[in-house]
Amino acid sequence: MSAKAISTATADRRQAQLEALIAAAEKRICDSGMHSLKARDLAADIGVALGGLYNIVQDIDALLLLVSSRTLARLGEAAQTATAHLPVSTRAEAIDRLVMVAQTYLTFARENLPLWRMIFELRLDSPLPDWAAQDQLRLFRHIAEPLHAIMPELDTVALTVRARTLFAAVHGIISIGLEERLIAVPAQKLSDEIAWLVRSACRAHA
Amino acid sequence: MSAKAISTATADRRQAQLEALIAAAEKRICDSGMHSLKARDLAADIGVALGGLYNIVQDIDALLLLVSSRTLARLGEAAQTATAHLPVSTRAEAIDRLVMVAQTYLTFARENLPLWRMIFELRLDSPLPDWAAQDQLRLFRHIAEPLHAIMPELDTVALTVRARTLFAAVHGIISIGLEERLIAVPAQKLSDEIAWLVRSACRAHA
DNA sequence: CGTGAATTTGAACGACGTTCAACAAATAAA
DNA sequence: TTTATTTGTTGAACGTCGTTCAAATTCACG
Repeated sequence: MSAKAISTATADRRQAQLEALIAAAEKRICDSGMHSLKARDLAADIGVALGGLYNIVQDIDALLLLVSSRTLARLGEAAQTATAHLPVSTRAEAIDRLVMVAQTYLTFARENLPLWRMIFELRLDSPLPDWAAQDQLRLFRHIAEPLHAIMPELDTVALTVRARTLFAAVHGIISIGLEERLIAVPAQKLSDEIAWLVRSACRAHA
Repeated sequence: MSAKAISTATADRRQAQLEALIAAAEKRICDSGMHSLKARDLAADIGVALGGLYNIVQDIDALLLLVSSRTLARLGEAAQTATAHLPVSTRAEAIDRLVMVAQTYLTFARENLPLWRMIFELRLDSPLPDWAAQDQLRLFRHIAEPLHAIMPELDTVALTVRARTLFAAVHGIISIGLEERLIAVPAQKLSDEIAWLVRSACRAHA
């Protein structure tokens, strides 16, 4: 009754518009970075009047959040295909897998630099929606699982914290390593340093 | 000749205006974050017309860079007073000192959260001026010095890279730990995790 | 004082995200 | 088919922003 009935045809068109909008935003972000994304450009890209954007998304922040979410999903897939087949039965194997997860993260960041940066540069006025927070938390499994094999004495909460710590440490190395503000670190060096850190953290007991 | 002669009185007043401007910017950033800094507010704060700001600084980015630089200087002082008196003669002492540097960094970030964030959120159109890059590189000594005692087999360049890695790892943990986007990590837990990581990295040989 | 240079002013500009009254298209009713 | 109603789209207009610059003001000095 009070809820407006929407024809499926309309809903489908809206979905198509939304996907075109996300695609246009991703393209523009890849080309010139998140900060030069303009509402007027996007409207032109998808052939809609300026005001029409706000029939598709609530505002530009909501669009950026969708792009972020999509990037996180792709990152998750990359981690999955790169490491899911690796064994974790022995401690050494688990460590190798963790190193692989980190390397995959580095590669992904390198190959999707502007989109990857966006995830962390995004500053929302309103708090993260639950579905977006879940998107992020799901990814930690790729770390927590091997880590459990490496540090079996940690309880669930300590393991979660430790997984976050390890992720954050690797993320920091990559984040600062890929900035061009100071001297650029050679690709191989960066990869080596990440492997060193992960192995150090794992070797040095819990 | 071509250089315009500036009376010392004028130069002094300019300097005073600049310091007032930086102070006003710092206050506003502390209160409401870097992104809500407005030229009109700052002009009002220091009792100058809107256009007058551009007699004091080139543009808002230049002001933010000055604030950043000042924050880095305060961070350097904090590291200095917290760790300079600590011994580094034995390996264990050097490690303790490195842990203390990291804890100092955490404390500083906590107590200066908006200013500290600014340093890394700042995205300049033009490349970093040399003096600003030097500001940052100077701080790495606080890490490289103890690290040299811990990993004496590393040559100068490897030591520089390793110091960067260690800084970036700790920075990542703090950066993500202090974000409120996901669940906030308790203060003590964060401190413990940082100490764990630094000790792990140091213990696990070079 | 008077006069030329240095300094400050604030209205104006262009770009931005967002809104909303007017318009058009689609659908339902007659 | 014609008319009425609901639904979807439009783009001019608004408020805010950083920045500019011609004009007004203040200052230095004979």
